[in-house]
Amino acid sequence: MSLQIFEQAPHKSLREVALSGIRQAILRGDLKPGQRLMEGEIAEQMGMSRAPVREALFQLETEGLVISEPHRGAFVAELSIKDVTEICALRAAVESMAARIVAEQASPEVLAQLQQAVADMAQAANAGDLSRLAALDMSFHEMLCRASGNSRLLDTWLNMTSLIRIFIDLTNTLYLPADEVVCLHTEVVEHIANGRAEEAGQALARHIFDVCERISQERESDSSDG
Amino acid sequence: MSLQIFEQAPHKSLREVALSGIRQAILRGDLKPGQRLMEGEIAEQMGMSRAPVREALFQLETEGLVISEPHRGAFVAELSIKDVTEICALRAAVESMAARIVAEQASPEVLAQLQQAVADMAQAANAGDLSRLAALDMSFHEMLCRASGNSRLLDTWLNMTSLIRIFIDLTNTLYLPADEVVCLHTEVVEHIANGRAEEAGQALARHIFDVCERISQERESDSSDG
DNA sequence: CGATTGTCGAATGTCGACATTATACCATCA
DNA sequence: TGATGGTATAATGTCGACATTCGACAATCG
Repeated sequence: MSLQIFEQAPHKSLREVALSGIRQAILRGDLKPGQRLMEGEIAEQMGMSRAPVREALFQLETEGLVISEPHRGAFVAELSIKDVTEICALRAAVESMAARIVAEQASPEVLAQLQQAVADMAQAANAGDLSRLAALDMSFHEMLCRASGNSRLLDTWLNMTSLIRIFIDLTNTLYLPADEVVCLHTEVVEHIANGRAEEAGQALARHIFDVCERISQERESDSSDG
Repeated sequence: MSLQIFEQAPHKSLREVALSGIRQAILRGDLKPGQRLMEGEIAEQMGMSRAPVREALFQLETEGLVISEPHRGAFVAELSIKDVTEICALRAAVESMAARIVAEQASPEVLAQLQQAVADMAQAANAGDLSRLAALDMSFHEMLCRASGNSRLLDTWLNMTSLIRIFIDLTNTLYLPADEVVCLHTEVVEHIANGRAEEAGQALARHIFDVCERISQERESDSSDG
């Protein structure tokens, strides 16, 4: 078995280029929810034909980032409060399962990683660096899903997260009671470390539903303002 | 508000035709795991050009039914035991959440539906009609996910289910202890009826993990035979 | 003046053709 | 004879063009 010596240039196909390009533009907020995505325009801006762009758009539609109507075109998905709530419920289900799995088969290295992540979060919370706290929070949850060893679970989580990432990035105020956030994660890690699978899953689910609640309230106050 | 008088012909696009056609062919077992899917061939058989077929194949790849390699083409996904286990864990997570939601907000109509479904299962079990029992089992779980009112949860469930439907359809022997299967579902419904959300979710998860175990064993004995 | 209808432009849906690349086969050579 | 390299073929990747359909605007009629 030979190690990979010469890293082969991936030679990304134009479809992949369009796919990641459009996806990043949506997640970065460069393309805003509800905005129309015209194949010809995107193709011209990316210096390619319409075919790869079409294929990428359909793939993004399956991922849920794009909504397309027949003969009308594609639009960046607009998530209603109901959508966010639904996705959060799914996220809670998936992450709870991840927590249960990790609690039942936690290796010392993984545990150390999780504890380190929480320690980093505490530091960011003390420093008042809310955007860093948000990033570390995301990283903690992703770490948990990755530690489950279930690659499909991780993929599902990543997909769902990208759907609501727009809201979370835009609402750093979600993390106002920073100490409380740290405390919740500490609790989850302790449950995992002690093999209390059920408690770990439930604590995590409560945390996610709490975040969901805040997002919903944020959205409602936004819509009443605008 | 006018009622719909002239039922509009849906005018399915060729991409949708190819999508559902290929998907059904895979689920029906007409296209077997590992089999190569050549765009030109499919396009010719369906009487269309390659473009809609390509778009459908990419969408099916996102759904997980198809694997495609660059410049090599598309193949019907081959699920390993690990894949089935991972998907079952996800299914358990999603259905547990559905059970919790339904237990917390169960309407009498939904409860009656679920109880009726279990009664039908008991009847099929007594009659020894295993394929009908399998179908009713699927229908029960889908009903539960639908009753959660979370459309994205339902979509996720349907997608994951289609991935492992091949195995379940081909292995009616999964339902050998028919009485036990009926008993498990009865237990779940009782938990839901009494608002015991946690217990309902856990019972359901145990059931799914049990089915997963049987599928894995079936697969292992198959591969050792072949 | 308002509503309906006809028309036009633009974007999507579909197609056939060309370019690129992987695979299988065959010729060549040690 | 076995390994190596080239070539042919067939599939995918990409493109430009045409067909179809939706939306907007203008013209017509009450």
